[in-house]
Amino acid sequence: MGRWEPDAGGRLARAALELYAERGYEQTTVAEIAQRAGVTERTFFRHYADKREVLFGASDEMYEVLASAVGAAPPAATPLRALTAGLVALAGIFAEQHEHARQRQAVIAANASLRERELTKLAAMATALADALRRRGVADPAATLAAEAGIATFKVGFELWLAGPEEADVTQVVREALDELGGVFARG
Amino acid sequence: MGRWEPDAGGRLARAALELYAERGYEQTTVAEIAQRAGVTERTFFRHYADKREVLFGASDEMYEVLASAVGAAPPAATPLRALTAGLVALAGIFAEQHEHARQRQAVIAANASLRERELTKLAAMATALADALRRRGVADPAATLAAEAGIATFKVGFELWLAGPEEADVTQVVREALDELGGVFARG
DNA sequence: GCGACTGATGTCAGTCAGTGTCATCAACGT
DNA sequence: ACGTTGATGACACTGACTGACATCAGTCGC
Repeated sequence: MGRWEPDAGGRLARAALELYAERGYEQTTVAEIAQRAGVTERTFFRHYADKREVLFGASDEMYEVLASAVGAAPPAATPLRALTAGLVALAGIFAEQHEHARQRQAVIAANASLRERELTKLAAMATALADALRRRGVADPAATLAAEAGIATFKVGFELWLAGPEEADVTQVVREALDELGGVFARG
Repeated sequence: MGRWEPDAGGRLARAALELYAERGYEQTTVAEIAQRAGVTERTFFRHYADKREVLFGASDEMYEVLASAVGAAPPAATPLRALTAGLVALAGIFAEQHEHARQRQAVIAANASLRERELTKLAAMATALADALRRRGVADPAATLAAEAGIATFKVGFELWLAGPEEADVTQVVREALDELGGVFARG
């Protein structure tokens, strides 16, 4: 057994989400989060670069899921199909987590600087997606454009899913959003 | 004559860009910006909400140009054409400002929190664009999707323009980026 | 003219996010 | 035993940002 309770990072993340939801992001101090997690303020900053980052710990996993799904698409698949496979896999992470995702998103939506950080994470995902497409041989600027548009579409689809019933299939909602965007460009 | 030198906001904006370019965003304190502009630190925060915002003062004008150009497109124009008109008008703001835009973009690119703020501004532009499309009768989610994809495309086009020669036509580069994205979806 | 009012600024004290540095001490390997 | 490692605590410090109140040129009504 260690000298301290294990999983300080996890405890901090849970404490932060709770407090942000209870009293709001700005009304919560890092000292309070640390106290609820049973560590000092200094330890908070050893686990998370700043007060916002504590809500986005799972991002790295998401980049990997996205990139590997794009890479795993059949070699003959078109860029659009590979992109779709990636976004569907990404959406899969959230399946069965409708309620948790909704609470987290509500916290983020309630604060400008958290929304700002979320945009940064989405932009990083677009970069990861563009890289994965280039690895498949898609040239620029098509790769970058497709990635940016794809992530934007994911965002829209994800929000639709959150706003809808719990039974809805995230992956299906994302597929439909991509089809819809295809329609805008196909019909001119 | 007033009690103080006029245009404190403009002086602060110029001082900030200079200092951020000279020594970097993080190495510049608000007190230094205020001093160069001949005001106190408190006055800086009366003109700009935070240390980042001082670089983005022109954003409101951009939302208006974008929205009114979309609204001014012929009633019979397709959503894609109206969207294109809006983005081309937006790009027009930067014409003849290649060098200034490049310096500003270099400052932003050099710092994570400035990039973060820029993403927020782009997201606000996507919202303004989606609103303008809806006012033309474009339904959701197509309006939101087209707006998100359109702004993402603008971003890509704008960066291509900045990276290219000064003589290049911003509006033309943006048109080409939109065509390219159309190709991705048309060819599937 | 003159007093009330306005608006931009200065002054000052305070909170809190984030960082650098050194000390502590269980666990682990040798 | 003994040195090393790694996560944490303790503590001082900088700088972004806020709230409250004071100041005073210009303006307006009379």
